[in-house]
Amino acid sequence: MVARDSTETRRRLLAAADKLFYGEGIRAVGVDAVAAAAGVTKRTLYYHFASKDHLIEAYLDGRDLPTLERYRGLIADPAAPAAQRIGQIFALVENNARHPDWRGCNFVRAAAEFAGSVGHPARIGAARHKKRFEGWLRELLEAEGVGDAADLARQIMILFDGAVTQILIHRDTSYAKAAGAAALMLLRAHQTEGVPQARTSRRSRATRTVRQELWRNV
Amino acid sequence: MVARDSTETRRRLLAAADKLFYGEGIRAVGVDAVAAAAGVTKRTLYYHFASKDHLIEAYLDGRDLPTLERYRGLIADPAAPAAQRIGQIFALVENNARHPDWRGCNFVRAAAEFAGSVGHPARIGAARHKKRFEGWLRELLEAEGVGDAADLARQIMILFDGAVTQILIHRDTSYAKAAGAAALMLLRAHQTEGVPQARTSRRSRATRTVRQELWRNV
DNA sequence: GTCTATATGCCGATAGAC
DNA sequence: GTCTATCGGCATATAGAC
Repeated sequence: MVARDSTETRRRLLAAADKLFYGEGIRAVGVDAVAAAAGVTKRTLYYHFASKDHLIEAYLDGRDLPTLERYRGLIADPAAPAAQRIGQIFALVENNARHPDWRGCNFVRAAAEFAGSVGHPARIGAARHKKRFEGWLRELLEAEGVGDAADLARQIMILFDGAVTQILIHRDTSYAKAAGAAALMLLRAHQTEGVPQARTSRRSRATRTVRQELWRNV
Repeated sequence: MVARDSTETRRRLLAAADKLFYGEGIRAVGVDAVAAAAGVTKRTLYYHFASKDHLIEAYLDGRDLPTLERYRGLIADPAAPAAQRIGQIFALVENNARHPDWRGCNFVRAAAEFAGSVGHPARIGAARHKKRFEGWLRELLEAEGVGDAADLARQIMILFDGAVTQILIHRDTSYAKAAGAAALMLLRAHQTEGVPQARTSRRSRATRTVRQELWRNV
């Protein structure tokens, strides 16, 4: 009853921030530009977000689960083997990176921009997302009965962000293939060592956010 | 005859830029701060560098070879096997990252900050350095007679930047161990497939720059 | 070569009207 | 809830003296 189309305005502000922050960098974009892109004035932006840092926080938070869900939902067949799932993760990276507007991983870039600001919301948001992503990888591998699932998940996480970084730097998507091949070699090595267990599977949850450019993240 | 202590002033400006850009980010630091840290006025900075972009370019260029030489010079014994060399690369990453002022890789962070600016000197400098680093890895592996040296070098490069990124995000140096272990597993896999060749070795060149904080890069 | 002083504009953030 | 108008500060870059 208190808000007219307040949530809609806020949504538009977030969408504008998302587009501009990802496209040009967080520090490179002023609050003026975000407000203008959302079709409101700066004062309205500051009504919805207490500061630019709060806007940054909301921007990264809005990307966290949708990005995860994008990868969670990769495989329609819940019985697909781990090797296939891992392969498709890196195939998705490669496809995303082919989009002309792709600019790497917003979490990594945010953490890089604010590397010098301890406790900054951008660093907290980035760390939370990456931890979630690594945790999802670990669960996936555990469900497949891979031995040392935590170790392998961490190594795949490293390959993942490493590939994204190299692709961004060289604008060469073939790094995704190299990383995917490495991940499969590591998976094979771990599977030889590990003890096979009963397999379980999980269902993905639907994302709670509005339409997003799904190619965008990593 | 034309310059009094011009080269010294320029050196101080570069040293100040290096410290500030790495510590707080390139866009986060203004030319005022760089000039002040170097003990000169802005006008003097603009006498030595045509623009901030030129200063950024010189900053990254000044880190390129010294960083490479730091890794080149890792192993005193030229007869050390590849596994030992690879292991020490990631051990160096871990040690560097333990320094309280460590902030990840300046090339990756520069590329991340200017991901939206096509053709920016920061992106060019980052790409050149990473290509050189990957090339050095390839030469190192070729000299050891590793089969598919180019492929493995690329995978180790991915693990390298991936680990640095994760360490920066989580402030957890153990990612270097995970990456090092993965690199050794991949090396072993490649060595089983590859055909052993006669070994050659190379000597490192001395760096041409002044004293630098060697822990700083990656 | 380095200085003082300044041009010009955008930065994040706020006051107060409606 | 959104507006107009504005604050003080800092951004990159430059003019001209010495």
